[in-house]
Amino acid sequence: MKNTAIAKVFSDIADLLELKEENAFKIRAYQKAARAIEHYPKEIKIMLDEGENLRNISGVGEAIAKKTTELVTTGKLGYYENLKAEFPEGITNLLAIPGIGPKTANKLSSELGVSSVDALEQAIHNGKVAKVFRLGDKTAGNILQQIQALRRKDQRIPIGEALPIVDEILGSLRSVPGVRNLTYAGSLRRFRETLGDIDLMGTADNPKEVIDTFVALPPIGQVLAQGSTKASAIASGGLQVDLRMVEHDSFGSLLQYFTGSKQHNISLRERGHRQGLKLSEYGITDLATDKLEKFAVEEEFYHRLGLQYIPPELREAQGEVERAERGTLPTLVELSDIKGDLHMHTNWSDGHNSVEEMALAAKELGYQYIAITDHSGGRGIAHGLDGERARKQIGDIRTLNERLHGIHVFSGIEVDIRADGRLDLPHEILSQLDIVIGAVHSAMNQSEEKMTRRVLSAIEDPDVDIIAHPTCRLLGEREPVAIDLETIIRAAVKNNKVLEISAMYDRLDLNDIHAFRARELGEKLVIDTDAHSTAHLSFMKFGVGVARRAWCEPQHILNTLPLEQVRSFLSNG
DNA sequence: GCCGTTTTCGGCCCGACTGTTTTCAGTCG
Repeated sequence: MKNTAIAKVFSDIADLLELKEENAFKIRAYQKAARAIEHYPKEIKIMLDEGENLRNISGVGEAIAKKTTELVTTGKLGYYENLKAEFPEGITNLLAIPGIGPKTANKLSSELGVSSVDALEQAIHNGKVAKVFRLGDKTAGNILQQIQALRRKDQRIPIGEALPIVDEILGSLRSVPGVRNLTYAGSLRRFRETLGDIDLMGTADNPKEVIDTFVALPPIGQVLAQGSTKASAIASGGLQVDLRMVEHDSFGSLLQYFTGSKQHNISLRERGHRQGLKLSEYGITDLATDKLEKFAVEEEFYHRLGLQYIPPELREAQGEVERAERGTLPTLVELSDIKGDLHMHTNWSDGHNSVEEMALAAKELGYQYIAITDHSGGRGIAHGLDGERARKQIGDIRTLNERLHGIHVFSGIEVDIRADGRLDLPHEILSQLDIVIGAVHSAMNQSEEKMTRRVLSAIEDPDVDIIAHPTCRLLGEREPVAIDLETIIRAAVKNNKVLEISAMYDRLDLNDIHAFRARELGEKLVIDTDAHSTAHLSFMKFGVGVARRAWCEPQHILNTLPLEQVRSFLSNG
């Protein structure tokens, strides 16, 4: 049983306890444990196999550790089954409707016998909901709207689709006279892989002018609300964007507050509380004197608490507050540390540009090297290279390198790992290439055992240097394949092979949690774009975001090394 | 149910909004 599945059970338990109107802190404890388990880099199953104490996970105590063990070893949890039996099936679905909490859900269930979203919709139409005590016409109407919104609600939007829209909006707003400090907050600032909505914040001499400009921008469609300091609107792609203009002297604490995560802020406040400080979006209040201290700059907010500045990507309540307290936060890898891109395609296979165009575009980005890694022949559809064309390309690239200055092109291939684990090209070809990336592109519904064995055989092949997009997931389109990543990572470490973080924004594979675990186990990672055109080279920032969320420093990332060191790594590998 | 620079017991983040009711409960972020 995977951590995500375990987390789901505890989150369900929290919902059921809410309906039961149990002690609110007990509910929070289950929610907190669910979150901690969901984001924990090591699989619980492996912790149990290795005899590790589950209480090492912050938020997991004696009771939840015991329940987790029962759940993982037997596949079932008695406590959960009993709890579920106390309520009509489906009632927790009501809690998913914004505006409906446990009190309302219970009332609807006990007074109207409503326990499903469909039945609730029916009851609203019949006018029954509006007659329930402390509900009313307006509440009923709001619930109906939320149900309809939920039905047509798009999934969360990949960061790579949202960021260009946000950049366009911010660019336009920065040209309004008197604007200062305009930026994005929320999960976008933390560089999460998908976003529910966008929070923009800023200060300006004339906030209203900024708001008025905002709602009239081309990417903005429907305006949901507009005041003198705040506006909500729907931008292209169905993305909800909130803009909030605030007082200049509180910008730092407000940015901190709206960047989140919620759980990070709670950790900070709990800690502040122990120091006799009350934290809010307006600043820090000393409880002894009741005096509010405001913060124009976010860094100073953290320093006032006796903490190192915590980069947004780390603000997920994963121990970053404790590390900041001790002054031992990692020095995260930055986009400017990246010296090259080792995975891209050209018009030799399914890319749009020539080798030279890719090289010149990379040089423009300040890179020292790239690797051309077109597909191997097995992918008929991608016009992959057979042995003969691969040899021809090696020769062409050698000639090109003699002409190019300031950028080196490695010859490579993205070779298919076939269903049986064999590679798509023979050793005599692969051994002539500077770099060989192994990747799965077919037979993705294999069993976990088969898939793991398949990728392991590629890792153990001396010709292979890198394994690309190890879970094959496509955000919003394809679920990750079944594969035992712990085994894969350990084998990669042992064989001195590199695992890739694909910066292509619909992949981001390895994801942040997997990359975190890989780094912990001492695995070397590489961040590549898998570019199919020169424009895609700019996606590197999304991969860097994943690496930062995985607490990676430059030394964990192969392509932060200068050319000569990468060359020697590849020739030894 | 969790956790410890005041604590193995007694706390547990903070503020705002909305709709309802007539002083505030419920929900959200």
